[in-house]
Amino acid sequence: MKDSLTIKEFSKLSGIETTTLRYWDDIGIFSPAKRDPGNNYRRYAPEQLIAANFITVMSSLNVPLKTIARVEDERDPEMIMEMIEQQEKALDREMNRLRECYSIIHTRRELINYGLKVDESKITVMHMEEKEIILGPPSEFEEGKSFYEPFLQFCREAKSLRVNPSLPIGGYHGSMEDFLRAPDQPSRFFSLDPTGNVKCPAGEYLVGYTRGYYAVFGDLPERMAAYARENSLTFHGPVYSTYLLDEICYKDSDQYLAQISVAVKREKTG
Amino acid sequence: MKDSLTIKEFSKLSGIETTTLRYWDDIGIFSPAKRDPGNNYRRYAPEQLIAANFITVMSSLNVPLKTIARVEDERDPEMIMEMIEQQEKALDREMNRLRECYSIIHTRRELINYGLKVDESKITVMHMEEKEIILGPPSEFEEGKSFYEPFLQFCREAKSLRVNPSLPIGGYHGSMEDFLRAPDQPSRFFSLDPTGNVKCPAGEYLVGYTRGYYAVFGDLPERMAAYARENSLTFHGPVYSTYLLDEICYKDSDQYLAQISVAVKREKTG
DNA sequence: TTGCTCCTCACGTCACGTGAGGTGGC
DNA sequence: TTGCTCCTCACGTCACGTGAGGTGGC
Repeated sequence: MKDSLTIKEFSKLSGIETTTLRYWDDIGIFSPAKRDPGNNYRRYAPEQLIAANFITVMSSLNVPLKTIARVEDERDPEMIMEMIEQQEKALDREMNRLRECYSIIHTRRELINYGLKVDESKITVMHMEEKEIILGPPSEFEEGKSFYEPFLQFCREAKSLRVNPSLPIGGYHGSMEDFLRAPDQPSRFFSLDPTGNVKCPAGEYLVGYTRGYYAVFGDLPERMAAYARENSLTFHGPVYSTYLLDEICYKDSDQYLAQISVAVKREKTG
Repeated sequence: MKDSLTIKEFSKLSGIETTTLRYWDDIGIFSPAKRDPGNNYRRYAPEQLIAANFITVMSSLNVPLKTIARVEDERDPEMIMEMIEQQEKALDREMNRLRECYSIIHTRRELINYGLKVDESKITVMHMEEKEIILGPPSEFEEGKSFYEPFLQFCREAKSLRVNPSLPIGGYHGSMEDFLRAPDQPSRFFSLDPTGNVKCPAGEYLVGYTRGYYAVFGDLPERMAAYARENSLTFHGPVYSTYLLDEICYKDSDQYLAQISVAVKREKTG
C-alpha cells in the first residue's frame, strides 16, 4: 500500500491539519483518492499533494471553499485561468492594503516612540525635517461653537481628500497670533499622511508639549509666546498641533500628549 | 446634540458596519461615548473615529479582538508600542507570504496560458529562454516499483530544499537515452520554482506534447526520437517533463497535458 | 489486553450577518 | 397612523478545533 497515504501521512507531507482534511472531505471539496475497504480509512494518493496545496493557496487568498468546490466539479483550463486572473487582481489589492497598513503602523510607531522619550516639560528650539501632510480646507467656526463641527466636516471630506482615516489628525492655525487668540479653534485640520500634498518645510521650530484633551492646551500658548520674547524669536508660518500620545495609548484623556510646533527666526541683534 | 453621532452616522463616517459596532460594544472592545438617556440609543463622539479606525487596522492584521479588548482596559504607551512592533513583524511575514502566493499564481498562470494556446499535435524545435528550477536529489528506483516512492521522497525532502509545495513538480531524465529506456522513471524530480538553484540553459530544444496521466507519455518518446533522426538532430543534456495542464485544470486524468523538452543540436552536414 | 490510528457525530469558536419583534419621536 | 431609526435577542455562517465514544489490526 505504499502508493497511498493515511490521513496523518498526507497531513505531514502537505502541512494541512487532519481536521482540515476531514472538513474538506465533508463538504466535498477535496476527498481522498479512495477509502480502505476494510476499515473505511481515508487513503490519499501522493499526486493529490499538488491539488491540496493549490486549494491551500486559493483559500489563503480568501477564495471561499464553496467557490473552490464548484471548480472541483466542473473545472476546465479556461475556468481555472479566469479564477487565477481574478486572484492575481485580488492579490494586487491586498498588497496595496498591506502597504497602507504599514504606513499607518509606521507613522503611529514613530509618534509614540517620540512621545515616550521626549522631555515634555521643556520648550525648545529645534530643527525639524521636512514632512508631508494632507491639509484640509479652511474650517468655518461659528460663534460659540466647539471644534467638533469643523472636525466632523474634515472627516466627511476625508474620502475626497484621499485621507486614510486611521492616520492621526492634527490642527493647523494660520499664525501664532491666531493660535494665541483661539487655541481650540484651528483654522484647518490635517492628516499626518506621508503621501500628502502639502510640505511642512524643514527648519528651526519652537516646540512645546502639553498633556490634556484634544484642543485643550492650558497655558502652553502663553508659555511659548513668553519663551519667544525672552529669547528674541519671531514667529513665522502656521502653528501645527499634533498628538503624539492620544486615545490609542491612554484611556484617560487628561494624559494625551500634544506637540505644538511653529517656525521661528532669531531676531537680528545690532 | 451636534457633538455626538448616532450609530448610523458613525458607521458612515468610519466605514464600519453598524452590526460590527454593536458587536464591538457587546464584547466590550469599543463602546459609544455615552447612551441617550431617553431611548438608550448609542451616541458616538467624533474623536472616537481615530480609535475605531485603529481597531479596524489592528483587526485587519489579524489581531484577535480579545487582545485588543485587553488593551482597551490596561493600555499605556509602552504596551501599545510593543503591540505595534509585533504587528510590524507580522506585516513583514504577511508581505512575504503574499509574494510567495504571487509567485505560485503567476507560475501557474503562465503554464496554463501556454497549455491553452499550444499546438500539441506537433513536435517542434524551438528556442527556450533560460529558466530556474529547484532540482531534487537522484531518485532510487527499485526493480518493478512505481514512480511513487521516489516522488514521495522528493516531497518529503521538499522542506529542506526550500521547495514551495504549491508549485508544479516536473520529472528529470539525465539524457534522452535514459528517457527512452524508462520514460516513467525520472532520475530526479524538480520544482518549477523561479527562485531555484539550478538553471536550465537557454537554447534550441526539441519539444513535444502528450495527454495522459503522470509519467504516461505513450508513443511520444519514440516520435521525438524519430523526428530527431529525420531532421538530423542530436540530443544533449537532460530531458524535462512538465505538466502544463494537470489535476488543477482537469478532473479526468487522461486529459493532463505534458510537455517534454530536451536540448538539441543540428548535425553538421558535410 | 494494550496502544495506536483511524472513524463519526456533536458541539464550540470567532467575527460578524440576518431577521424577528419591539420602542420612541416626528 | 405612518415611516424612520434605533433597540435587544436569537439564530445562522464560515472554516475549522475539540473532545466523546467507538472500531480494527499489531
